[in-house]
Amino acid sequence: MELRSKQYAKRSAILTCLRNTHTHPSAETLHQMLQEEHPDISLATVYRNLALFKAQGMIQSLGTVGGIERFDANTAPHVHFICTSCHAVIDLPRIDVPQQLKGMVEQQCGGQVSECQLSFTGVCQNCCQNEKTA
Amino acid sequence: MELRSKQYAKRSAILTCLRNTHTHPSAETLHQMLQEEHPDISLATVYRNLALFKAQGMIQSLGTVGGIERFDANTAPHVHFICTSCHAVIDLPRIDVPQQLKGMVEQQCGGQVSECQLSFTGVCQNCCQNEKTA
DNA sequence: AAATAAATGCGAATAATTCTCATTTGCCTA
DNA sequence: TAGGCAAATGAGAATTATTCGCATTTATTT
Repeated sequence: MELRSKQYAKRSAILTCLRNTHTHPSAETLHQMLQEEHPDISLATVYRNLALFKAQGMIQSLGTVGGIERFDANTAPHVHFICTSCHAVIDLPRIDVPQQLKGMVEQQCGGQVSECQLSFTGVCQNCCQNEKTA
Repeated sequence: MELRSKQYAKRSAILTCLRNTHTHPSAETLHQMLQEEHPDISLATVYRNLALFKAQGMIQSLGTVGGIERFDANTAPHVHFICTSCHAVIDLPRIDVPQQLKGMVEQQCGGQVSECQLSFTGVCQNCCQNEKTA
């Protein structure tokens, strides 16, 4: 996939936008983020291209948070913190994902392991403070 | 919540059914599993009670697999393997969840951590074999 | 410039989940 | 034991994130 071609102008704008954020947006949020510079990109195109990127391993899905799928352009293994209150997703780059367990898992379940996700859920700093104030 | 009361006959049937399986069913699957012995429990009631159990910490949600939420009556920390092909969810009881990282995460993100999920995705043994045959 | 193929926009379709509200059920008290 | 009360349920409508169909646009190639 040659994203530099003019044919893929919108496609590459979507990927670039996802790469330039650390908020792990949903398709709809990403669409809103693109509005200013690319108001002519439709929501369906965002969905379609995210599905494409995911299928090609260019991005990863974090699964759903509050019923909405979230995406991450960083495909390197890393840990996430998910706030159950405001649904923010935060990277925890200093904590390692236990990759070495992969082999052990394959032995135990007899299948082929491709990915490993480690995530913590709780209430983020902002929401903790807001709770106190309220 | 006193589930032994006659008032909670259906509620407790739902919880018992979830406790008696290791398949991490969805609401709909659970509803189907209940059909034989409790054909008078509606799907809405299954959804309602699962939400209730979850809010009370009696069960946990594994998030969505293939766009459908899956539930687990085992609230003790344990690891899951998720098959991307058949959407089976398998327990990996012999692998530890890195609980001790909780404190480190709270330090790093400044919030309050309540849960920690570790899951592996890939293709399970059955689906691996079927791929070869096909 | 025409032909071809891919990408997109729009709006309809899909489907998991939630909601509404009338009804039922069990519990408690007079 | 009857009646009132609160909780739980059933049925189907409503909601909403996501996908799909198809006509149109766009880019590339010959």
